[in-house]
Formats: sequence, C-alpha cells, structure tokens
Amino acid sequence: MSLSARKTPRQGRAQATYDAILEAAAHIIAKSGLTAFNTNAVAERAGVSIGSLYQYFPNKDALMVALIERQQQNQADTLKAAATSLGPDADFETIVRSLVRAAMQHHRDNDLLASAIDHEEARLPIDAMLGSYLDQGGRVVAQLLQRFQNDILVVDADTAARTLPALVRAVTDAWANLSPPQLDIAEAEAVRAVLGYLRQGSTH
Amino acid sequence: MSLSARKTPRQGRAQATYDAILEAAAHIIAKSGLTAFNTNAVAERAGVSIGSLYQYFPNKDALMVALIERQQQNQADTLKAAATSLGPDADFETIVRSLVRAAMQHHRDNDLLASAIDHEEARLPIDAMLGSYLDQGGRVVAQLLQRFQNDILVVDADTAARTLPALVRAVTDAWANLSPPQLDIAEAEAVRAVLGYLRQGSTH
DNA sequence: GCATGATATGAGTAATTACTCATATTGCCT
DNA sequence: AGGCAATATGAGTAATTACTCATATCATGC
Repeated sequence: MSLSARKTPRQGRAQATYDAILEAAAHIIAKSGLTAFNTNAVAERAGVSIGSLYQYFPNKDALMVALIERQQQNQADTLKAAATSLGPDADFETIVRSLVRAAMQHHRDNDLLASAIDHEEARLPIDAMLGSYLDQGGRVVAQLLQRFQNDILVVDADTAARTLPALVRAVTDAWANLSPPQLDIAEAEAVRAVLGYLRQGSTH
Repeated sequence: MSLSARKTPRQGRAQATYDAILEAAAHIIAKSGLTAFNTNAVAERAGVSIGSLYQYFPNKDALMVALIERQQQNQADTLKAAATSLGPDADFETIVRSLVRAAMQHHRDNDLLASAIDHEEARLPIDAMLGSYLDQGGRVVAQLLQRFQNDILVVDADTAARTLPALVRAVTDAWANLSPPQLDIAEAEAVRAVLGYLRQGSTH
C-alpha cells in the first residue's frame, strides 16, 4: 500500500482542496482525537467531496503521512522564527527561553494532534521523515548550539538537536495537560531541563 | 457515558476473563496501534465472547481507561523494583542509571502502547488517574530525591517526580525509535538529561 | 468556442464496528 | 440435590467506515 500522494495539485483550486483536506484532518484529530479521524468526516469538514479526497490520497494512511509532514514543517518554521526574532546579540539563556516558549506554545495548541502524530509515526514506516525533520528544525538548534559552544559542556550538536525538542515536549505534556494547566511551572521546568542537559558533563 | 467498570469479578474465572481482556487489548494496541483496537478483536484474542467483554466494560472507552490504569500500575511496579534492587548504599548516579534503564526497558517493550495511552489520556477525562500515578510511581522517585538532597540542587520533590519520568520517556522516544535503535545513546542521553535537570540551579 | 485534460462530485458498497439480548452454563450455598 | 446468582455465549443489528466509479464541471491553450 502506497503512502505517497496519489497526484500533485497543478491548478490553484486543486492546491486549495489539498490544503483544506489537510487542515480538516488536523482539526478533527486536534479536537476529537484519532478515534474521530475518518475520511468521510475529513471530507465533510473540508467542504469537499469524499471523491476529491481520494484524488490526492490513495488511502487514509497516506493522508496521515502528509499530515505528519505538514506538522513537522510547521514546527520547524515556528522554531526558526523564534530563533531569528531576537537580535543577533541575545544571550544564551534568553534564546533558550524563547525557543522553549515557542515550542511549548506550538505544542499546547495541538495537544491531541501531537500525541496522535507520535503514535502514528511509530506505527507507520517512515524513516525518511525523521531525517528530514532533523534537517529542518534540528538545523536551527544545531546552529545555535555551535554559536554558544562556550556556554555549554561538550555535546555533539546533532545529538543534542534530536534530544532537546523531545525534552521540551515531555515537560509540556507533563505540566500543561493538568487541570488547570500549570503553564508557568511548565516553562520553568522545560528551561531548567534544557539548560541542565546542556551544562551537564558527559556521563560515560 | 460511564467510564468505570460495569461489574467487578467475584469468582476466579471471572477475574481470569477480566485479565485476559485487558491483556488482549494491550497486545493488540502494542502490536498494531490504536486503529486496530476494536472490541470484537479484543474479545477474539482474549478467547472470550464479545458478550463477556461487555459484562465488565460498559463501553470501549471504559476498557481503555482500565488499560491505562493497569499500565500505570505496571510502570510504577517496575520503578519500585529497580529502586529497591540495588542495596541501600548505592550512590546517586548508580540509582539514577538503574531507574533510567528500567523505565526505558518498560517503555521500549510497549512503544505503540505507550504513545496510544498518551493520546487517549489526553482525550479522555481522567484527572484522578494522574494523581494516582503520582502517588504510585512518583512516590518512589520523590523518596529517592529526598534521600539524595545533597547531590542535587533545590528542586521540589513532587515537581521533579512529575517531570523526570517524562524526560526519560521523551529521550527514549527520540532515540529508540530510529532504525536501527540507538539504545546506548538513548540511555546515555537520558541519564545526562536527568542528572542535568537535577543539578541545574533555579532559572527564575 | 472548442477540445482536452484536470478537477470535482456523491450515491453506492462491502466490510467493519460498537453494542444488545435472550439463552445457556457454571459454581456456590444450604 | 437443588436453587440461585454469577458468569459466559454469540447470533444479530444499526451505524459507521474506507474506498470506487461513472458522471459532471471547470480551466486552459489553440
């Protein structure tokens, strides 16, 4: 069963249809979870016919894969924006705090969606994507780490670039999903975890 | 819609049926993901009739809730065992390493299941459970932290007890799901994250 | 304006799914 | 032994689901 798109949109309206479908899928999962995620509901919410959906996605899993890719791209863009929004002379802790805040924001807005993606990533055969994520969002992080070599203890930049986003996600999950959410604690704990990780000497 | 068990097993065979159902549910999710999780499949795999399943669980969500509770209990037991398996005079880093290893092991064996539970926890209304988890597995961690106050910088034990397992999970996810899995790096990174977190001063 | 490919439609279908209920079997108590 | 509650059964059903296909509408180049 193929997981790649069936057909790439060539005209403007086709692109609009394609986007509306992905947007609808994201909305449904984010609001009602994986259980409510079915192709008929997606088509209806997108305002297109079920037939149109299957013009662009050969099956439900392919739609999920496209959604995962889109979400990873969004996350990478968010990080990039947060990293560059501060001037070039911001200090290390300020930047870390800004990145953490951006990542947390992004994740809190898409709580169910993020966990759904985690689950589906594990289920679907998608090695290539992990790599591409590292190339996208991870590159921002890796560059920062090299720029601030003096503030941190020896870490391989690529290794850290994979571990760090996971840290932030984890802390966000642990604290932001309580009722009521403890957002201040979440941010403080995430920053603490990130700085602690970066300043910790090798444990080998 | 009620999420609590419909009827508690009183006889031995009833308990066996109940357990078989939960076990089957766990197996199906762990092997094929949330999409494959349906009550008919669970009953068949458990070797009981679909009617029996609905004797103990009023609906599918209630079954999921029971499964989540069971898994949390398992995780807590694993941690407790790892913490007490070492002698009372083991040093801090050794204990941390042991706990990390136990948590990672537990999680790696139940990859899809763990992410499914994350997702369903976020979807279902379950505040009480989070508290009970903290009481179970978190207590072990909190006690350890107090015992090693001198090795760590000021952290509220309860706060840390919630953050730490999340850290380990995140790092495990980030590294153990690659192909091939990088288990050595995963463990080293998890230990590094935990120790870094605990030794990092307040960031407020 | 016409031809042709791109795009959109949605009724329809076979399969799956959550769940019920009437009936059957089992174990326990006296 | 016999009676009663606990437990187990599984055919059945209404609803949902992934997906197809024949047909219709659009857009663009000539």
